[in-house]
Amino acid sequence: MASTTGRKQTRRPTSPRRGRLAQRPEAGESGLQRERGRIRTRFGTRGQPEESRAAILRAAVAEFAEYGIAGARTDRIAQTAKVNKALLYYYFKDKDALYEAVLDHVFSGMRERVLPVLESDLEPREKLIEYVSQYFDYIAANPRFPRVVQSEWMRVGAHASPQMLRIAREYFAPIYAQMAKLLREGAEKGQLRPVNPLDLLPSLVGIVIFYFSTATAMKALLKVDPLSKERIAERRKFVLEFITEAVCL
Amino acid sequence: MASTTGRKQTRRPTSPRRGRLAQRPEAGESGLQRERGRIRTRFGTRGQPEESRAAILRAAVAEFAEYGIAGARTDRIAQTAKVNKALLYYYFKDKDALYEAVLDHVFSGMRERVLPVLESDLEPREKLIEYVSQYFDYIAANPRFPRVVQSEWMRVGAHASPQMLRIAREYFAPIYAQMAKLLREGAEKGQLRPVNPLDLLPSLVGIVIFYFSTATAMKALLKVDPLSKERIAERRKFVLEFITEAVCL
DNA sequence: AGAATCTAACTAACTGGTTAATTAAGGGAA
DNA sequence: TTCCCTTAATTAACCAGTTAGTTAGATTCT
Repeated sequence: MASTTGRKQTRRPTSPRRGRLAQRPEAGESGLQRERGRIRTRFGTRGQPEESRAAILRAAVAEFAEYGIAGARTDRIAQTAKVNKALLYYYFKDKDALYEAVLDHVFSGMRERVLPVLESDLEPREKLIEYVSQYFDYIAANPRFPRVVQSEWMRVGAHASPQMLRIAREYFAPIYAQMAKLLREGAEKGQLRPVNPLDLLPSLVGIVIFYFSTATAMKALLKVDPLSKERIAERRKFVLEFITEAVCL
Repeated sequence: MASTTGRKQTRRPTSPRRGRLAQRPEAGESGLQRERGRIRTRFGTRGQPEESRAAILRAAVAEFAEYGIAGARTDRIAQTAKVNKALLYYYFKDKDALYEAVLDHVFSGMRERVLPVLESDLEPREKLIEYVSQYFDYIAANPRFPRVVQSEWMRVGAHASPQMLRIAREYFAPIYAQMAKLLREGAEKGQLRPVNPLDLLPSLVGIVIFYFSTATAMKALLKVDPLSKERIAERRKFVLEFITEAVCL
């Protein structure tokens, strides 16, 4: 029995089927499918191409977040997105390309949210706090993303893939550079304790991300809901104070 | 083959075989195999059962750390451990059981290292620092473990598995309880800022673990070796100072 | 008609797990 | 000592089920 990877997917080997070429949708449907109250075009429609693509991407985010790259199943993604599996391969080259798209979605959202702060002309201390705030809020608003991020970090084994290098160059490098500058200036102005960005950055990311990437586990294990509005507000307050105390003078 | 079950009659269809009862190893081999210079017993030997089991477990730790649960391949584990794949199933029920064994290995080591500190009669502030030190040193000495830990945390999706509940009960619960007590006392004695263990614990774990679980990626991306002796010493200093500043009064 | 969108059914390759055969060693009997 | 039987340890070959990806078309819009 396949335990971790296994999933049931009966291929209907026995069920009686109509002749292959004689299939037609039941009369009265005419390519439309009633679903959850609203009518949705189904066959060969040009109506919702973007909608389909977006649905696939959304489903893929959820799937990759839940099961990781190796654990993600394309069949399940298609099912969640309510499209045929072949449509995944119509819009995306392969599973890896789909994963890349998910990464871009997740990381570009983060960068857009966070980079403007780092490029602003706030004072180092305020800038750092604002950076953490924005980062936290982005993650809190998309609590599935940390699992994708974490998976991606962990994917790299021994040597980096070209895709990972691209991600690093496009998303992490600019943030790292800005952060290094921020810390240098903050230390010079006496606003921040002098720290190595190579130490601070992974610590910030770790603090913010770990809580969310393990949230489902915490929810299952404790009585508390780690993603409730109040809990998240409390967590936010803690994180900001924690970091302020740790690095601000 | 005269298999009584009738399952497989097509065993070794091509290779010419000696008569069943007359088979003996070639003269001069006598069950030993020369391999990379040293002689290693190979066939049906009762000599190294523990050695074999240990080799499998060691290989499994590396494999699960590198590829995660779903990505881990039993064939590769067997190959790394230099044993036949069937031997995995001789010593462990299935892939999941092997993974459980890996988890126990990793978490029990951590608990043994860390719980005595929490149960000692150090003052709250010193106890906290000592806890973090021990935790850090354990992880630094086993830099593969964070990836296993992280994978395990992320494995839980939506609802906890019975195995996860066991892990939580056996390893996390006692640590959490001690930590909660420590923080309460520390706050009462005015040694520590009053914080929720539900916030502090995942932050500590996140800070310590994230750096190591992403180390391979960092190594591939930057010029620095994040696991060099000097870098780890620097990191250790940073982490301890960071946490001291953040929660100690 | 033709292009864009979409699907049922299929397949090649892989992967976890099983099986029957095989080997070395220990113990007892002759 | 020699022979045989039992058992633990180990393996090559195999299989059933799963999964990423493909194919040959169907549908609808312009």
